[in-house]
Amino acid sequence: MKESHVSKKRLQDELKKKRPFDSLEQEANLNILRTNDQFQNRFGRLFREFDLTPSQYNVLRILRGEGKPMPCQEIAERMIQVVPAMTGLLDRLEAQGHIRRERCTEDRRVIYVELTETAKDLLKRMDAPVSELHKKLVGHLTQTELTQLSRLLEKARLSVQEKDK
Amino acid sequence: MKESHVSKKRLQDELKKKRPFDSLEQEANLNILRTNDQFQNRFGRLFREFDLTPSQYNVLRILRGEGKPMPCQEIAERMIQVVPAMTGLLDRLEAQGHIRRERCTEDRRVIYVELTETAKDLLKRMDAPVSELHKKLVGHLTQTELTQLSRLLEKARLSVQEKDK
DNA sequence: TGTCGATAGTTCACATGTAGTATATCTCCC
DNA sequence: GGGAGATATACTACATGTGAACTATCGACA
Repeated sequence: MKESHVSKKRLQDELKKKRPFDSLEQEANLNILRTNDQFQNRFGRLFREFDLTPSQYNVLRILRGEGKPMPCQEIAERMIQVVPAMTGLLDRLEAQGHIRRERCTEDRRVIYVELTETAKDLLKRMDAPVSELHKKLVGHLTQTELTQLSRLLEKARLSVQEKDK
Repeated sequence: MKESHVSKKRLQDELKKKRPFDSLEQEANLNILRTNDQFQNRFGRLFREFDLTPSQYNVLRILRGEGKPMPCQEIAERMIQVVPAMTGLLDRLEAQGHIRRERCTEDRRVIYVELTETAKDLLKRMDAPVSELHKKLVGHLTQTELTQLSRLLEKARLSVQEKDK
């Protein structure tokens, strides 16, 4: 980007409203946090209309993406979350009839989780509203900006890549 | 299950995984979510070393930034969170001796929250490690990239700006 | 002055995320 | 084949978010 000092100026103007940040790094991190909070807030409300929590939707979405039964651990890894939390989460999804659990025959420690037809239908009904909300939240950014944003976030995540989870 | 259909679907999903998802908008949103999850995970561990949860640290940080007592509601607003959650949060901070609550004399509905000296000392001790982690997480991005990232996230948040909270 | 709507906090019920620990199984090595 | 350590889940305790409903107080208006 050639006009780096231009955006820097605009940035400082915005910052004046409160106290300046300690560093650009802190500012970026807080921006990520705040943006995420606001966006997840919105998605949470949408999911609730379908009687799902954000985590529950996330599990169903992952299972559909995989297209076949998955062990708990693998789901937990994709959610960047601790395994113990999966138990209660899956308990409720099972009680709601959205998933089935089946113990693996080769390795009896493993339990496979599978989507039910009910869940697939529900996901299909949610696709349009979810996609709409995605566009509503960041649709005012240009294609170039969206690509830049994703690229910057991907680069940011490199710092935690080879660490222990 | 019809194996041929299933594997074809999986293939398409795998292709999508490496490239844009359903849309650039969705990709950007998921990048925000994933980056935030990983980063907050790290900060959470750091805070825990000082016997604070992320939310607790956030409250203390906001109070220090303001520099004077604040009503619960205002703290909650800055945290983009629902007021009811503040009660228990403040209860624990008070029990730990980090804050004091005082009822406002003019408007007896309002309760002001104030930092104790203990909390100020704690925050001071945490400043260096926190700043270090900020740099560790996004320090590999250039100054220009950090500025770009913040600017893009600020622009992204415009979509929820004039909405109801 | 007295009631009504608005506002600040609280309380409650429930789902979640985290750490720590327990249990069942598997794998490997003797 | 039997036991040690590794692995996959489950269970428990606690802090947190969320919505709904409640209490105390304030402000305005009849």
